[in-house]
Amino acid sequence: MTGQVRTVDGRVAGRRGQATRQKLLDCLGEMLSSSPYRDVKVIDVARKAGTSPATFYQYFPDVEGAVLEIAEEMATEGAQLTALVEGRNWVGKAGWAAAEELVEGFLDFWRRNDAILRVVDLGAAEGDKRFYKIRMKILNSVTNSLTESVKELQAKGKVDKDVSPAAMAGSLVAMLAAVASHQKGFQAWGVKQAELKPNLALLVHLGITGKKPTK
Amino acid sequence: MTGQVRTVDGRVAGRRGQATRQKLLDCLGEMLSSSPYRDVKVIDVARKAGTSPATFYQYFPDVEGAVLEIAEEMATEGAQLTALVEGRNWVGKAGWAAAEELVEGFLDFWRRNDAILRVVDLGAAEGDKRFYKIRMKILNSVTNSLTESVKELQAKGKVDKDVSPAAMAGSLVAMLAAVASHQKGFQAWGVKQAELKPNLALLVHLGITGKKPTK
DNA sequence: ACTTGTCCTGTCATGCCGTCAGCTTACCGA
DNA sequence: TCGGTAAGCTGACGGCATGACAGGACAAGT
Repeated sequence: MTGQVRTVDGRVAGRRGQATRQKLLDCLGEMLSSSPYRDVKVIDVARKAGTSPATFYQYFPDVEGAVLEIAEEMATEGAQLTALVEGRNWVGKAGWAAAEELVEGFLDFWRRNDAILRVVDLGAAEGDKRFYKIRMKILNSVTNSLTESVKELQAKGKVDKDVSPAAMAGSLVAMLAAVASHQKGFQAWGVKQAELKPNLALLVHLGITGKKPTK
Repeated sequence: MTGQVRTVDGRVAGRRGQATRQKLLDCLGEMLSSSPYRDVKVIDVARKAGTSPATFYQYFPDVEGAVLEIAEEMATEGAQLTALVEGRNWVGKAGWAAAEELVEGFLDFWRRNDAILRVVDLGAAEGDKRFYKIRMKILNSVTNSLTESVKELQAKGKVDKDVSPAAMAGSLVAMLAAVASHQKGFQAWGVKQAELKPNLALLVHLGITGKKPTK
């Protein structure tokens, strides 16, 4: 798909090179989960990977470039999130189940990738198009599916005409992403996971169908 | 309240010192809105303020320390957001107006302070308690007020018993904050501000009262 | 063993960080 | 008016990360 992996100076990377490259990415990923992005230094990543800073610069232009790589990989994996919405029935009990599973799956994905997602979020918020694109790639799949769902319900007259499907879907997805990235915050606050999820599901259901769920 | 302003080495700052200090804070604030947090260097801030790096370190332990200062100030100002919720009536047309004004005020505050809020968000997400506390301070005022509103409605039997007021309020506020910090993103996406706000207001209304608004 | 192309590292110039000693400036009491 | 004292500022320095390069190590094929 991506063709050959290349070094910064244009050579094609062989088996050994790719292994080193991957190791650097892995170590960077670990470092991001244990220390603030701002404080991640090339020299630390290199040391952790048992190599030298110069090697790092052979494969990546800078730390940001490497982060983008990791993020891209995650985004590809994250496209599966569509499955949480596509082909779902939002009426009756099935609707409530759909909402619950969407929340569950989304929070889980976020928890698994929180370190990278944080950095992506910051980059996107700061206006960096590359990060923004990646964020889109992840959220788009879910948002587009949700948008479609709302449109369908609207066509059937089950949702008010003055609801903008895209804005509604986008807001709900943004909410899920926000809550997901502050999960620990909610906990420390006294809101338990167990209460949080049903509430999010309720909001999702209300937003999409405009009605209270039948459980 | 905070007593005297002190330099890092313990001296009390006089009029001139405080002016310099403030100038450094102002310049830092500007730089944060024009370039990524990661790239803000002490030397640039100092140059911009017409002083030397050493002076910066006289007033702040590091860049983060100075950012915390700015954020603290903003948080104090942000406590006014409570006014958007407190003493509001969530029934009938008044309820819709309350939701609209909450959304409006919230987005506006976020837009005015987006550069700092981005950094605060990142710090909080990375687990830094000092940033987390500041974020709380801003969101808490709104969240607590909203929580109370939900509790009241619940007491009157107008909201389902199985809704957790805190979780609901927290989720809604998180949504508002998330959408606010990606306002530009929504725009670039094809969702206009004009559609976004009513939808957010609708979600807020639905979440708090459990019912569609009467406009 | 020799060649070829990949892979890694020692080294170096550059630039920012964070600290200190010491100079300048403002204020105040005699 | 004149020191004295504390506040305010900066030049300079060791230390470290960055990013570039050239050359050595290594694997694979001949």
